[in-house]
Amino acid sequence: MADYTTLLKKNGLKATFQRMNILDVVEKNGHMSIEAIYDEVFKIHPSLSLATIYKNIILMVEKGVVVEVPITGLKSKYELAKTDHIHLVCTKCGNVEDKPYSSNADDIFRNMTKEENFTLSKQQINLYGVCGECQEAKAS
Amino acid sequence: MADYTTLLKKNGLKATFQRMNILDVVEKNGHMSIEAIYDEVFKIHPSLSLATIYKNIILMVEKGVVVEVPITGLKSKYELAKTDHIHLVCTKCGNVEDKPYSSNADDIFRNMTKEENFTLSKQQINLYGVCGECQEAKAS
DNA sequence: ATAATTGCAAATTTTTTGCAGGTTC
DNA sequence: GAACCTGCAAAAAATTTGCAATTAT
Repeated sequence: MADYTTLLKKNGLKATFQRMNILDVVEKNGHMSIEAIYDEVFKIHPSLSLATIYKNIILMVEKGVVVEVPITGLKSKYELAKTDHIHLVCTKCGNVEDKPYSSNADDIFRNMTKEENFTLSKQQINLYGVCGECQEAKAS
Repeated sequence: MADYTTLLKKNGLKATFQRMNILDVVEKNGHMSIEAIYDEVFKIHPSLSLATIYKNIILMVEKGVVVEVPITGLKSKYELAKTDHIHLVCTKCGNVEDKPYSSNADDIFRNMTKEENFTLSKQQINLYGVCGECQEAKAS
């Protein structure tokens, strides 16, 4: 388990049991909706309320500890903040997989926005399709 | 005004006054939230209900006439379906601008997903930052 | 004529809020 | 001990649904 205490304090947030659990669950599961976080955290800490999840996710997104990943046709998912990367979103099972960001593509977007006089701060790339597992499932 | 009658019929939908108005407003304004569509259509056709906007947007997204554009921190916006392109999202004013898709970037993503055995169907690229206009506004 | 669509109102779901009691630093 | 957080329950906002009347083909 990563050092969430430091991470939270560095961002001006108190290191509560609730926040630690949220971060832990999100880190372990990758990309989670609010509901999914609640269901998962509930197993460990049944008294943790849904309102607390909402409050904390909103707060931690503001502070940049957590990132919202909005996805076509689904509720937004949340992940721990890390360097930009690409999301492969399976339209069958809804799973989201991370892929490292090609520096090549990065250059293209930086140049494009520079020409536009647009101050680029964050890139979000979602590629939608059917993942390998779902293709096999269909074939069988 | 484009030929929405044909567009709708081609997709198995009746060409109602309501749908024509929704499409017209979305085409003219570019990227709109459900609420924004409602407010705009209301001016022309005050009896058109919010429920009808919901039903039709959902239906037209299913049929591929309209596309959902989910955006971090905002409600989803909707646009007419067209070839893939990039969205420059201004985090100050919330405006979304379209940029043509670089075939160069397209190649990178196609190759990446091919290696993954991922059947790519749709690409969604949002670049977040501050647009030229908002930078000038801040400077003054 | 038929099947699809609309608008309304009600139901449901999702998200936000206020505040008393508890916790972290 | 001060400021911050939590959990509850209630409120507000967003979305969906059922159905009778209307409209497109």
